[in-house]
Amino acid sequence: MLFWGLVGGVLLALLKVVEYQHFVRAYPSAVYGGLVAALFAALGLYLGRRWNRGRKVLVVEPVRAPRQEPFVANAEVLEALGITPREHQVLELIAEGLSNREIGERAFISENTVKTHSSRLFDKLGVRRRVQAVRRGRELGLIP
Amino acid sequence: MLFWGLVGGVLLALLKVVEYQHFVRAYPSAVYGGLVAALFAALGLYLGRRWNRGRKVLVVEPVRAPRQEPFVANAEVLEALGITPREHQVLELIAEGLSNREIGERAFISENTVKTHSSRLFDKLGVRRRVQAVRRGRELGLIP
DNA sequence: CGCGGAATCACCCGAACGGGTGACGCGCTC
DNA sequence: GAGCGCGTCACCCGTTCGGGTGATTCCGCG
Repeated sequence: MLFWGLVGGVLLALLKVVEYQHFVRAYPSAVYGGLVAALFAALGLYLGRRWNRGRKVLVVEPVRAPRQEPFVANAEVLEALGITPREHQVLELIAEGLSNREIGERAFISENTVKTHSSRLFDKLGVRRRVQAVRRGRELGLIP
Repeated sequence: MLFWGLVGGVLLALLKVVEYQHFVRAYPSAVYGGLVAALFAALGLYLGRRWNRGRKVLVVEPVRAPRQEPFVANAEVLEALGITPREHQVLELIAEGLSNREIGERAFISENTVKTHSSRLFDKLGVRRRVQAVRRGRELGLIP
């Protein structure tokens, strides 16, 4: 909501600029046009990327999760979702029931970093809570 | 978000109108500016989407493991630990990845009550966090 | 060389969670 | 009737989580 408010604000500001252009006609409108164009292009690019993220859809072939001992994570899904090794590790540790702090100690990184990883992980898994992440990870064969 | 987007849109439209009435006739360059901006925004959006399309596009249809027979909780363990029906139900809902609030809505009880149940549940399971509870409940055959 | 992705960390804020206490009603049992 | 287990709810308090922003380092790729 704040974001969209800002978007509105930016648009307004842009329009003001355009409007201003009329009074400062000394300069060629091309300059302003270019500026506006660049800004909008950047905005569009940014939004485009954002929108497409987490939108991935996966055709899952029956990846029967093998019940045997040597568990191996499903590399295809891992790659399809763009989950990095570190994120995967964090997922494993979350599944162990550890807190972020404990995960940090286990992986020799700060709690803040763990939070960053888990945040991105949740994003990629399309979940909002750790229990859901564990559940999803299991469904996708990312963790035993 | 939709709301604020609309707000932005309305403001934008308003300004456009005002601008049009006052200046556009005399200074048509604004029209061009807007056009250019829109065009570039569209271009940016297009590029942004395309940029991400290279990676596999797919959706996840979770691999439903063949759940043969309806799951039945291990009654012995349930009784041995003194877990009441309500607590068991809360455990199931926790395992679904629901928040306490959502569990309350689902079970028609207040969030506070859910907290009481989960607290006692954790106590009986000997855990301190919900992910651990899910894990333990699984090991003990209390949930699928 | 520059650029992007990965990994690292910090800070802020609000929401969710966990733990503890106290309380009330209901049904069962001694 | 008193005691007990169960379920219900409230309040407080401190911690943990989730989300967002911003910044830095390193590495590989063109």
